[in-house]
Amino acid sequence: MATLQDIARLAGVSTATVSRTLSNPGLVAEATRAAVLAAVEQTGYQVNHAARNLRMQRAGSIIALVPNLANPFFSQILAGISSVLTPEGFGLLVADTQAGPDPDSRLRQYLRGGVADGLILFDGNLSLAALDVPDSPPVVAACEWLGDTLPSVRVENAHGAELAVRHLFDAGHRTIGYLTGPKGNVLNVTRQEGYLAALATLGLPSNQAWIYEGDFSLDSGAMAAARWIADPMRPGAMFCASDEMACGFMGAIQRAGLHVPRDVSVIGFDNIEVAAHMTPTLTTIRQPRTLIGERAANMLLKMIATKSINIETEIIPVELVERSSVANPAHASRALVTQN
Amino acid sequence: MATLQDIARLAGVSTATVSRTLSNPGLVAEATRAAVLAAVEQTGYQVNHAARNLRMQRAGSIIALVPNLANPFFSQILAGISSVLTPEGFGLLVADTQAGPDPDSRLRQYLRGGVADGLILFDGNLSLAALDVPDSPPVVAACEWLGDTLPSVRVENAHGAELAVRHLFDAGHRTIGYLTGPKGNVLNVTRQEGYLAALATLGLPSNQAWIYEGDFSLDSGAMAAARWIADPMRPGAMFCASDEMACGFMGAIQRAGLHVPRDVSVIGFDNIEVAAHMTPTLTTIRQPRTLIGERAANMLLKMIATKSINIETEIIPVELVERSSVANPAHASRALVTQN
DNA sequence: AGAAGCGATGTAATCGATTTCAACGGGGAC
DNA sequence: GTCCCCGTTGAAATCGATTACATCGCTTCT
Repeated sequence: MATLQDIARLAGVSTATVSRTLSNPGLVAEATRAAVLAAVEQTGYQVNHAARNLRMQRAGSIIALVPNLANPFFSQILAGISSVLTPEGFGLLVADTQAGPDPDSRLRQYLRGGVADGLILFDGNLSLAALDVPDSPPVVAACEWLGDTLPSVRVENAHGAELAVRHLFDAGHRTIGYLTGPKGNVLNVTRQEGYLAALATLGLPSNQAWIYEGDFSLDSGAMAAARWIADPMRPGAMFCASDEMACGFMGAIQRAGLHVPRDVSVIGFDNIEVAAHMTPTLTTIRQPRTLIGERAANMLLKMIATKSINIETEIIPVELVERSSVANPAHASRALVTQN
Repeated sequence: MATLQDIARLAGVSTATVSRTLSNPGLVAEATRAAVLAAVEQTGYQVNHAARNLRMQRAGSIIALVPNLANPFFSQILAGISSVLTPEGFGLLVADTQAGPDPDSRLRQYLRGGVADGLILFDGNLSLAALDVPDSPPVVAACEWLGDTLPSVRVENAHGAELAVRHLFDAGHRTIGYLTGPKGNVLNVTRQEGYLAALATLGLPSNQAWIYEGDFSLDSGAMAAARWIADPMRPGAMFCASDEMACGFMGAIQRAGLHVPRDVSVIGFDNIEVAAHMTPTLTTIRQPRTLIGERAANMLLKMIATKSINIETEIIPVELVERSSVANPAHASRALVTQN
């Protein structure tokens, strides 16, 4: 491995000049710069990050803390983050908040340790108190958020819910249920508020019995389907707080011999990749995941560069993706009759 | 941020002693050790990784190079890697081979740069030549592999294919097709060999026309379905080289008004999470993804620790997961009759 | 008694890049 | 002609942890 010293010797200049050529080329004369760059080219020199980071008092990486690394939802977001970080010379460290025993203390450890120059937090369940660490690097919340003391990147959650409910309404539905995320989760709370607000503006009844509990997972969607089937007062359409739950819900409904959208219309949230390939294809609210990652990374880099903490909230638009899991209930009944 | 010096001063010893207490406690006397640890406790000291890495001539992280970070298949594997690396003080860097313009040169850059102490490669399409870099850190191939000059962790791909074909055979199928992965991909080649071998041992005909081209993606599965439908000589069962393709295939089949497994039995490979929630639920070959990640990480750590390159290949068993996308073709026809 | 051995600890060099400060040479202003 | 300034460059300090080597007491062996 060639070092700065080697380049300096080869180019007949001092290490200071080499360093300047690489990081602040405006300061060195044209001819010298050429000589240095030639030496760099010849040796295939690459900076030693450990040395640079030590000298510059930084860690050279940022951490993404996700609630569950095994959840495919995050992979695309990570790709977005990575694409912004890499050109800036930062590495992306990923860690799982659920992996260890005590998420809060692990978070605190990351903040204190100088392990990273910044942190992107995807888990809204951590305690705000854990963030209160002296000299902690900047933190950006993404997707989920904690209070309003942290800069964050999120999507139009309530608006997405309203889009979903209005779409079901436009299709002719008047009884619309909601399949929730984990109790207390900010995304879930906000989407549920959007759901209730939309019902209100549309003059539709809301009914506590139409709210089914879930936790965003496939399995919880399937379990909710069983409760839906057993419910004599069940709504004719379900807005699910995540696509995974919507998929689980539809799967279980159909395994029970019922049909989507004939017997129940379903709409999800996220637009995960399989949504377009389910039977029926899933109507949903699209979240631009790569964009979320990019924005969060950019926001964090800006905070690192300026050493300032401006608590801004970036809201990313969502949109309805119409597919075939929603139908007019009247038509559906007719179809039911002909089919039998 | 407290440094080693601070601890040394506080405990009334030298930095050498503090360092030893932390990394090799056996070398220091009981009493001194206690004093040092008390000082560490009091200040909340954490090592500066940049300094340690510089001194120890290592990067402190390993890179996972995946062909496509946005592919959910990898998230669980990354979780497995991460769980092994974190306790050992290594960070996990993730990078996407497809993100930039020239994957090979990016790979070479990672190897040369001292950016990482090791590399886990999930992309079998890179050229072996790109790996030939002086002083490159150890590399482990996982899932896919390149030639046999690299240690690797993989699953029983051919055996998985045989399990799949035999299962279809046992269900009564005699015409069994194969939906391929990308041409030239090692996983695809191996699974196809397993498929052909199984046909041969079962005394079944093989037919070039029954081999449909795909590339592991959902969309390619859907496109293959269109070709299958248009094919007068189509096989009665399809073994798909990936679950994503199987999902895409089933979805498109059913959107065309046909039914799985009534009109065609389908079996996938991977056991991705949604497989159990598709309509119908997807019979498939399970790959233990977390385990793959853990094994690859352990193998790499061993190589880093011993500085040796022993070219071992670890093969991880797969198993058939029976669900409901496979049916006896005779029964299926009967069901068809009753249903209409 | 003297040498040798051993456990515990300190001194100081070292990793490689960045950056402050000083120095140098030449051009323009007075 | 002298002075000053500016562009360019180099010498050397610095970041924080690790570790080879030296040192110092003591015990133990001959």
